[in-house]
Amino acid sequence: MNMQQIRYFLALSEERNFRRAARKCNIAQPSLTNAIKALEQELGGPLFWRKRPRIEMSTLGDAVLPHFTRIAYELESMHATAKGLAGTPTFPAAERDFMMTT
Amino acid sequence: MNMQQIRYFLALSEERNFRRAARKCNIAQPSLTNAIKALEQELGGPLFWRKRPRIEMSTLGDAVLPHFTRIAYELESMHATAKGLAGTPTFPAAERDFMMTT
DNA sequence: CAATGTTACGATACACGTAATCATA
DNA sequence: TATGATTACGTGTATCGTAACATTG
Repeated sequence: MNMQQIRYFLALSEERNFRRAARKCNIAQPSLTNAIKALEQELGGPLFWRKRPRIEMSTLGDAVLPHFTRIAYELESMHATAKGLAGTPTFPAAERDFMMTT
Repeated sequence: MNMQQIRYFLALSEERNFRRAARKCNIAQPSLTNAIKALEQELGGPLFWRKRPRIEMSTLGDAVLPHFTRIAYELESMHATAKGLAGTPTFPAAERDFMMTT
């Protein structure tokens, strides 16, 4: 599983439409189909039911949604943290503590 | 970024040794080096300081560790959830709600 | 020199796009 | 028949392992 798949899943759960979700993620429609299919295979069941005109979440999809949401949040805040530290000299923790106590 | 990289990072932060961490992850040592290097590139700085005899966390490494820990936890509990639903007929949520209220 | 980390490099697998096909409202 | 999802397939990139090299205690 990769992080992109999580972004794709969340986009699809918001849009309920492969076309729009794919555009939102800046990928082609078939790529989204494949990514979601791989995710479903990994989790052992369908995440969405392909219905017209809108796609519906499956029970499994509903179950994993909050987990993916939290993971996405962690990733975002982590990147923000990393960005905040960019450029600063990141000494090893031990040395940093040493410097602070001196 | 992929989930493997997170597992690798956590293993390395526990072992503080590429050799042991790689064995723990069932990959070769050079693969771990490459994976960590890619992660460091993505986050914009070193996560570890390569010292003998033990590796030390950098400030950035310390900063992202709790995020990765929480992500790993989410993944684990999500897989447990998915496993619990495996085999059960996962109707679309709408239909399931319909069935429940009838 | 023994132990540990990094480069180099080739093979396999994966992600993505384009084009063609299928399904349904 | 128009819209939207899937399948087929080619291509570039990434991941991984083996082997050779570098470093340091």
